[in-house]
Amino acid sequence: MTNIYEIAKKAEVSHMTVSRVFNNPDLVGKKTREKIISIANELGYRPSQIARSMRTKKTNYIGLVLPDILNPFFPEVVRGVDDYARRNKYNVILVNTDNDYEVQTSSMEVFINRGIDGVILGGIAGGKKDTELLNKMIKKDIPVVLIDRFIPSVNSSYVITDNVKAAYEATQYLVRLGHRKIGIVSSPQKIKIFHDRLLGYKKALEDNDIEFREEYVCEGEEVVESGYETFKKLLEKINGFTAIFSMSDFMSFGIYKYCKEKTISIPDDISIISMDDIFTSAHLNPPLTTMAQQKYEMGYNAAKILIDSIRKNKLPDKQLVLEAKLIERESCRKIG
Amino acid sequence: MTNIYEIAKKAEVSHMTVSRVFNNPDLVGKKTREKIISIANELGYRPSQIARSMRTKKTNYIGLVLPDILNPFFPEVVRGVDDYARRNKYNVILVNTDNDYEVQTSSMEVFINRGIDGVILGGIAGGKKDTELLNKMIKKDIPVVLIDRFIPSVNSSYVITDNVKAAYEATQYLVRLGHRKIGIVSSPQKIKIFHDRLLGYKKALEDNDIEFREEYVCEGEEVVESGYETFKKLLEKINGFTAIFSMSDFMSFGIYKYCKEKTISIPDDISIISMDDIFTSAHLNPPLTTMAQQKYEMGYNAAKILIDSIRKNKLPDKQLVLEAKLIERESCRKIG
DNA sequence: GTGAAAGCGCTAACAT
DNA sequence: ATGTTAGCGCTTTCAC
Repeated sequence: MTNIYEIAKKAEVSHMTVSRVFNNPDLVGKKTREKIISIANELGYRPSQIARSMRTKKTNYIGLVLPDILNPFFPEVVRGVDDYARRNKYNVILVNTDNDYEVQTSSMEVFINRGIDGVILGGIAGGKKDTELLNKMIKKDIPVVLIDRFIPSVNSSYVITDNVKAAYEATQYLVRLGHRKIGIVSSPQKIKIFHDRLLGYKKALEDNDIEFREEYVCEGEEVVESGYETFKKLLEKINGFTAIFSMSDFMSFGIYKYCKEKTISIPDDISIISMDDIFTSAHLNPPLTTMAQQKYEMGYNAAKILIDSIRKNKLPDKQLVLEAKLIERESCRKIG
Repeated sequence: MTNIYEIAKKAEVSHMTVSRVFNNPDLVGKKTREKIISIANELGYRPSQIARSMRTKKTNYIGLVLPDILNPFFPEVVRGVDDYARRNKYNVILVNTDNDYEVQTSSMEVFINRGIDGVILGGIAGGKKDTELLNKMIKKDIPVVLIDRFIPSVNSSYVITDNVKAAYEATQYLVRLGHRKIGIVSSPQKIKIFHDRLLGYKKALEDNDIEFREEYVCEGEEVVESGYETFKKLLEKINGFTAIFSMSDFMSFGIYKYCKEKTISIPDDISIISMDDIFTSAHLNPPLTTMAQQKYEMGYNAAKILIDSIRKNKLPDKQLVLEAKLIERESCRKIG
């Protein structure tokens, strides 16, 4: 590997002049500069980012920790993060935790050892350990931006969707279509954003003088199989729902599966609305009506906030709330 | 940031003894070792991976370059790569090229500057520029393992599916169901693996004494919209296909969309088989019959081959061919 | 506009 | 079992 000394020798200047050509070209005379550039090209010189990091304490790496890359929600987020990062000369270190808390924690350790400049953290659940981890990162002055989820008790930066509003609008939509008996296939309520979705649902019922009933809510995990099971349980408990608000498209896939098995027709027998608008929701039969989250923007803006804060050398504090948008397809029908 | 000198001072040993504790603990006396570890913990010491890389010329980073992270084929690959890498103390730098050749090339430059240990490269198309890029990497002694696709003229390491065989089996399956007029919705034939799929199809026809007809093949890009368009073109050209072999599930989604619009019933009017078995193919209506590729294994093994070769300090040369497996669902029916 | 010296934190190589 | 020396390739600082 050729280095600045080798070039310096050939160009008969000091290595510092070579260094300047690549960092502050204006400080070097035109002639010298051109000579050095020409020699550098000739020798195929490439500055060592490692040596640079060693001195500057900046690596131009950011970490991206995701709970489940198989959920089509996240690839779009990845795309947004990667696009912004690459255009700004940062690279993304991806870690998929598969919802394993151990992996999440140890990744942070690794990131610190690697001198990473900042972290985008998705899928934080909000338990005691999560809170501790987040506080620890803040205390160590490592910039963290949360995406998709956040922890109310920790004053961190995040990019999320307005979940209360999205759930409110989804429920309003169903009510407008004449539905009053609306079941909920819920993701874990201990996670704040899913709790917010329940809040939005409740508020919509209230505004329409419909009584909220605890037994209309059934809770599961945010995976396809659990959508199936949770929906099944809900139907076994209560009869005669005309509509369901599912908290994520991923779970709705399970609902569709169950309906197919039991020849329950969507939307003739039951209307379904959910949230996310992940890829292929449009390709279900019938195409799924859902509150689309701005996934690409979520990733893109998280990267922007993070990198801006790194450049300013201070912890990020921006909290961005994106709007969800109703995508009306064919899984809901008017009744009554 | 505390370093080995600080610890050495406190422990009244040389910095080398501290270094040894973290690299060759056996070479250090038990008592000294324990003392050093205790002080290190107390001070919250973490070895700087950057300084380490500076000396050893190893970063423990591998690059993963993918053409389209939105295609659900790739998240599974990512998961495989990430799992193997993490367990072996490597981290993955992800780049999504969106099929932009410029991004692919410049990523390699960045990787080289960053002193990355090796690269897993997906979605290489096989054109002149791709060939040059690959040869350049090999010449620079940077280990590269290709996944999903390969270039026959370059003697590189890769992990792919046996595409000839998979297409052969898919076609055989259709023939066994009584189909003889089988159309092809093809991905770009200039890419070797898709050409191989055509070869498999042809071979199956030949073995069953069915004449191959050029006009039964229609070519598009590997995205949903193109699946729609290509299928449409194919039907406009030729009438009366009883079955279609689609070269990827992604394109099949487009076929389903077209069929829905034109109320063509799958499998009553036409049978569809394809390749990949991406997530949600099982959730289409009817569930898609397809040749499942071993996506996780592809990623996992590519990472294994790459990291093995890095550790042995030689370029990877292993070429692994995985089998596809028929997943019989409901998009094909028996006729005649 | 250019250069000399020092040092980032670590490990390889060679001592003892 | 432990220590000494040198140096990885770069940038910061200060000097001219």
